[in-house]
Amino acid sequence: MRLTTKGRFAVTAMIDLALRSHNGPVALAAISQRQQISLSYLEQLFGKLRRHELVESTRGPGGGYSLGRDMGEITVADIIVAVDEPIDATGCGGKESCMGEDSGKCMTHDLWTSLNTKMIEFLDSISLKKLVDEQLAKGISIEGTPVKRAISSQPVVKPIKVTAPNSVFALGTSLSK
Amino acid sequence: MRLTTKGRFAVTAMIDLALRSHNGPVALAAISQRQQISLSYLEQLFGKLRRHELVESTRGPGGGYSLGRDMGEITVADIIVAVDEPIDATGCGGKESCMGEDSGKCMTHDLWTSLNTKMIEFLDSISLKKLVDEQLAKGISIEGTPVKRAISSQPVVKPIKVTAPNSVFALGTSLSK
DNA sequence: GTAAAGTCGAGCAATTCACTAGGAAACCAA
DNA sequence: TTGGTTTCCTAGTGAATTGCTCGACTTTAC
Repeated sequence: MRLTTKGRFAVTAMIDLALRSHNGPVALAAISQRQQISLSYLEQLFGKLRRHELVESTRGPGGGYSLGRDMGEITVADIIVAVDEPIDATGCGGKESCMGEDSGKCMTHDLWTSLNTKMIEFLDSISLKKLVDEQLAKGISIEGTPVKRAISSQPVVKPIKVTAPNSVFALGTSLSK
Repeated sequence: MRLTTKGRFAVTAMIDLALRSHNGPVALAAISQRQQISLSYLEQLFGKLRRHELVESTRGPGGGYSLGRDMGEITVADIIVAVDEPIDATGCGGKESCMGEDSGKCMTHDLWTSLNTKMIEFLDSISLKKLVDEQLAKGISIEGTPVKRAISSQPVVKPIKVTAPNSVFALGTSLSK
């Protein structure tokens, strides 16, 4: 369980998706514009989210992504685990080089699995619905039907390029204490 | 607030330090051997820990590091924040490009500061003493006075080189779910 | 057919990770 | 004084990760 900007981007995008998934799929290009995340990066993240069945895709015009299940059933832990690709749960895997030495034992093994478990339990206790409700409570109005049936003559505003190293958000360097 | 292997190494080392800080400073070389973390890397981490006043250093023979304050007053959050160097708490800093646009507002700002706060509150609720007590409860015996007055004829066992990419611990790829 | 969307893969600059290397500086003991 | 032990500091390195660009492809609505 790592906690990096990657997971935060994913959670951010999922909230954006959940906020406007009430009528039809949401295109990544729209999320890209609103959240200032590059389209291709979103594609990669949503590829993983889709393979973990957190979202479903609809191709073709008017398509996009919709939630794979009820937003109350999707947790922050689900999203972070999905994009972080733990690759393999082994690591020290209970044997060799862990608890290999006599008296020392693998102190950190137990320690981190327990702390890890606590972290996951915590993030697993926060559902997407909870986060969305928080946003709505803060007065974020999703002005009128966002996905219009007619994809009218919007001039396709290109995502604003940001020169800052880490996107516009306080991710990666967020909150000192 | 990031959560990577770096912070885990630091917490691991701090626990090791706390476990044997009852009589005199603990040398990094000893921690390096016990926890299989490279000495120079430990030096860098403890440089940051010292600058954050979580540890105090004693130079010269018989020297080493000791806790900067009572282990009940040091939390996991303290340690992780110390080594992760948030550089600057600004980020989107409340202005420009955040909540710059009209209706959109910086959704993620509020979101991540609140989730961040929760994370920190959680990690701040776990003291070093708590982790140490957990280890002691698990029957880890710190066999006899580790820092002998006479630095006798111990053959200076070099830290075992590990070929695995990420040290022996399940860090970085730990626990899938 | 055309255009809107997702899908896939290669690649790339920048950063971070964990570490190596080499030296200072402080401190203690002989 | 002369070492030896330790912390301190800087620089660099290979590997991985981040966040992104670009290009080609498939699916689907109109």
